[in-house]
Amino acid sequence: MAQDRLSRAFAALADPTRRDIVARLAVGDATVGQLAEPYRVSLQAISKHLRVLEDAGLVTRSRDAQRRPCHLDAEVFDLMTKWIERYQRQAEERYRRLDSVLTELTEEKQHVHRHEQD
Amino acid sequence: MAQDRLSRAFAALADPTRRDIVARLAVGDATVGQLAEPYRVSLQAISKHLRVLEDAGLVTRSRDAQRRPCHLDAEVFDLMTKWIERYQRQAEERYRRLDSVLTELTEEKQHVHRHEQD
DNA sequence: GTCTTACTCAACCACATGGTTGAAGACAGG
DNA sequence: CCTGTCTTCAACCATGTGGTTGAGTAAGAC
Repeated sequence: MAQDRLSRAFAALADPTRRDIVARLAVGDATVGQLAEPYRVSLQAISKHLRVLEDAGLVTRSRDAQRRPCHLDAEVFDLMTKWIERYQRQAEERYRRLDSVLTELTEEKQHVHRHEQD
Repeated sequence: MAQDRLSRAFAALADPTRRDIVARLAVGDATVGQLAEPYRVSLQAISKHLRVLEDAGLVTRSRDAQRRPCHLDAEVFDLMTKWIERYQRQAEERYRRLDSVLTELTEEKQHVHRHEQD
C-alpha cells in the first residue's frame, strides 16, 4: 500500500520518531549514527526509518566515505500543505456559509415570531 | 501505536480513500451510506475509515434518526500545517544560509586566487 | 592484507491495519 | 408489535510495520 507520493509522505510523518528525525535534520545534515544516537532503539531501526523518509521524498542521502549523510528535502512539504490547506479552506468557508444561513434562519424565525405577535 | 493527535492525523491522511472522504466532506456533510456509495468496498470498511478519521479529530458525527451524518472538522489541520511549515521554513532558511556560505567561499577563493596573482 | 567503522540486508516476531462476512443495535413507519 | 433502513460490532484473514538480532558490504586506518 501507500502507493502515491502524498500517501507515503503522510505515512512517513505519522511516526513520532520520524517526525523527530525530520526536526533534527531541519537544523542540519547528519549521519545515520548521529541520528540514531539519542534513541534507545537499534541503529538498524533508525536506518529503516531513514529509508521510509527517503522513499517519501523527505530525505536525500549522499556518500562521504563510509558515512551516509542525510539531508532534509523541503519540497514534498509543499505537496502536503497544499493538499491540507485546500480542504481546510473549503471546510472553513463552508462553515462560514452555514453560519450565515443559520443567522438568516434565526432572523426569519424572529420575523415570523413578530408576525405571530401582531 | 500512533498515540498522539498529530500521529493519528498524519496516519489518517496516509490512506487515499480517507483523503478522498475528507475531500468530499469539505463540500458538505454526508451520511455513512452516502460516503460509501462511490466505492466498491463494503459499507463496513468505510465505517471503519470514518472511525479512524473521527479518532484523529478530523471528523465529527452527529445523529439523525438511524443516520450518522459526518462533518469535517478543520481544526486539526492547523496542527499539521503548523508542524510542517515550521520545519519547512527551517529547512529552506538553512538552504539559503548554505547557499550564502557557498557564495562566500567562492568569493574567498576568487580573492585568494587574486592574491596569488599579485 | 587485516582491522575498524559505518551502515545495509535478511530473517524473524508481535502487533496494527484494511479488507471481508455475518450478526446485532438503533430507530422510523406501518 | 414487526419490518425495513442505516450503521456498528465481532471474528477472521492477508499484508504491512516497527522492532529485534546476526550476517554482509563498503571504505578508511593500520
